Amino acid sequence: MALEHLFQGSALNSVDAKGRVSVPAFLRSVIERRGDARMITLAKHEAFPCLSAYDPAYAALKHSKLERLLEKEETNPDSQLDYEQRNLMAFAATEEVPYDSSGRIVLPPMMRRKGDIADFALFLGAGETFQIWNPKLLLAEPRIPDDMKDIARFRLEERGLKL
Amino acid sequence: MALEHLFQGSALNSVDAKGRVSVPAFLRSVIERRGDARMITLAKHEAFPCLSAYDPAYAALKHSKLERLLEKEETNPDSQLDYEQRNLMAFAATEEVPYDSSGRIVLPPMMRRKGDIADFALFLGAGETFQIWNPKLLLAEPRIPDDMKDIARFRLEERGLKL
DNA sequence: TCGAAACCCATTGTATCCCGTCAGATGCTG
DNA sequence: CAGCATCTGACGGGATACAATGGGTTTCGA
Repeated sequence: MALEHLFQGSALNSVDAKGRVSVPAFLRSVIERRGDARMITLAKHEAFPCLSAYDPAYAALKHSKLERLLEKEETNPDSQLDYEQRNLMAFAATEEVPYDSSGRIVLPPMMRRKGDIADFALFLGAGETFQIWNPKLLLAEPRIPDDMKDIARFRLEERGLKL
Repeated sequence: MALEHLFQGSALNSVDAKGRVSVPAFLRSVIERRGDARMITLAKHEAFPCLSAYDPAYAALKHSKLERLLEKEETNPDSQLDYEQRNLMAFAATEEVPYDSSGRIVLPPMMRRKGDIADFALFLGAGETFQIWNPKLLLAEPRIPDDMKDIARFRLEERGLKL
């Protein structure tokens, strides 16, 4: 099973005083092609100091994967605990936010903290999902390839920042 | 079989002197999308020291799951007893409470005791169901992932508690 | 008649909606 | 090809609705 439309591209948008950010139009168009909910689920990325974001269609896919995993190993008592933990992380540790007619979400304070997002948010398409970074953290992250950092630097210069 | 709308997100609400708690609006909206009853069923969680909560639609689903489990293992003599026990736990050991127009339930004293809920209730979305915790117990629970505890701590700080 | 529980109302802070502005891109026209 | 009009995306600010919570009052059963 795979999703037909994939997230790609990058953009740097500002976070205003109310914590609002415009989700780039090219990402929104993917969400709306996958389903018709104007919703985004936010979670802390598992590996990087950023946020992972996806649409309801991908969330449902992820959930059904978890369910099937459980049914397969139902007899194992350890797997029951494992399931409970994954389930909590997948649902309690995520937040679903709608975006308005102008395409903006408000970053929930908890997510803003988890992703360490300050006054600029760097959006990066990542196929099935996309990521939201504090650009400074991306530039400081050793596991991110230089080519990727160049893109971030370009987006910053475009805005007249960090020359 | 799966439910379309899933519970997700987290919130910390206060329990007042009368034992009333507001069920977070984002959880209520899921309940009301699944069916139109403004009701919540409460039960002791099977694995954790907290309460498990769900809507009437899920209760029906759970019942049919039990039925199917019984049919599958009908030949096993122990399974009949097993079924009776599970069935009792699923129905006798639960309480159904309505929430009022402002979205509040009164925690039944027995459930309040079972879940050890004091003056704050931490709501955690868990997909098909959600959980209600005494935040202190969650922080003390070794089987809960640290990332989850961070969220609990954030919710507490948000309220100016436990710094 | 008393106590508890359901119901009703009132307050506060916050988040949601709606408006207007501004800039870049596109495209049409002379 | 220059100049102008239009459109869409990003952003700021203010008005409004609603969620969360406290307190009071009526109702009903014990």
